[in-house]
Amino acid sequence: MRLVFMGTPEFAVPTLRAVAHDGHDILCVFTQPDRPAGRGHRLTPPPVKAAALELGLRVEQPRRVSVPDVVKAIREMRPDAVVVAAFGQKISPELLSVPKHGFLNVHPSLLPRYRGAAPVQRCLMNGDRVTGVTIMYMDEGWDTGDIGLMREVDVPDGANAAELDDVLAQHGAELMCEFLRLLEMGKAPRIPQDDSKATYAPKITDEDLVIDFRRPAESIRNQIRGLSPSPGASVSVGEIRFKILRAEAVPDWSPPQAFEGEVEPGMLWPERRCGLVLGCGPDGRDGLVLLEVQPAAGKAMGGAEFARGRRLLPGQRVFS
RNA sequence: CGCGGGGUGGAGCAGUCAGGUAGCUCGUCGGGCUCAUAACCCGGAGGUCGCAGGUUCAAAUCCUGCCCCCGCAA
Repeated sequence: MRLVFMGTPEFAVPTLRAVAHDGHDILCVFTQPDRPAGRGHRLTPPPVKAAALELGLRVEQPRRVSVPDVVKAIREMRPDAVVVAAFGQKISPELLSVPKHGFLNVHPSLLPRYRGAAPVQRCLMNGDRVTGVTIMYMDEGWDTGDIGLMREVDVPDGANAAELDDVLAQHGAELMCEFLRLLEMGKAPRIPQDDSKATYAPKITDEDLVIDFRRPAESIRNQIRGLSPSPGASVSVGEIRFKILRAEAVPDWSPPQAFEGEVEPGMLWPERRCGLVLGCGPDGRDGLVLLEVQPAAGKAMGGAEFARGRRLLPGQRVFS
């Protein structure tokens, strides 16, 4: 098929590669402009641009695709469909009507659940065991279009947001290719979403990064892995701020009996056996072992190493 | 020229301001204790202090230049 591709981050790359590999004619790849990013604010191209250039495809980076000039240009390409994966721009109704088969979007959730910007993170933060990817006919709403294909995916045990994003990107790529084949055969399904079952996954804000140590360890663990590795939930102990990258609840944990003083939520306990435990729950006696942390100035390391080097005392308070 | 932190035995850190003996927790190796141990006791090995210059009687420490790593922000 004659296709136009739109996408920006890492999540979109597998779909671009898969569609190209399937022999479709990719007329042009649209992606966000290079932006100042990273340390030193150097101009950085989005991942999709790098992949597209590697595939020898034409790349365009307009600030907005819905302006008349760009719409006209796309119309003249006469695409059968536009494949969209995490593009990050709104598509005007006029542009949506250009391709015969419309705009086809890969969304990393089982729609109508988790419409919005951060479905992968939210699903992990909520502790879901099953998620998936959806191929959707885009309309003017936010992830509200008719569903083409959907695939359930088990959430890998212990996966963080980046890892799950990766897994879903692969499934999304396969599903998009499958859908394009169905489309060519005229057998593509199209089912409206049940809006009454819709849930939303708003983008992550600073408030989402605050850990309430009074919550159960399992719930905090889900929060941490949904936010890991980026932006990451950080806490401070003394002058030191560090991210918690990976943690697991330890059901049979209790604070050392030798400790004199009141046990509260948010206390850190260096443990010989498992490294470093954060006391959570209403009484601070629910154990969350910090498997991997990263101090603000350093590399990621085990909780035990951190505790060793920083000379943590049993029962030291941390703050979110 | 966005803001900031850091590079010290295998790991994580202290020491740098006020230059003068290479320190701590852990690991590792050997020995001991023990029914036993990831516990405890004793002993050992292991470091050009990121690199290159400079100042000095003397530099991990002060000065200059360079390399590498990371957090924020975007």
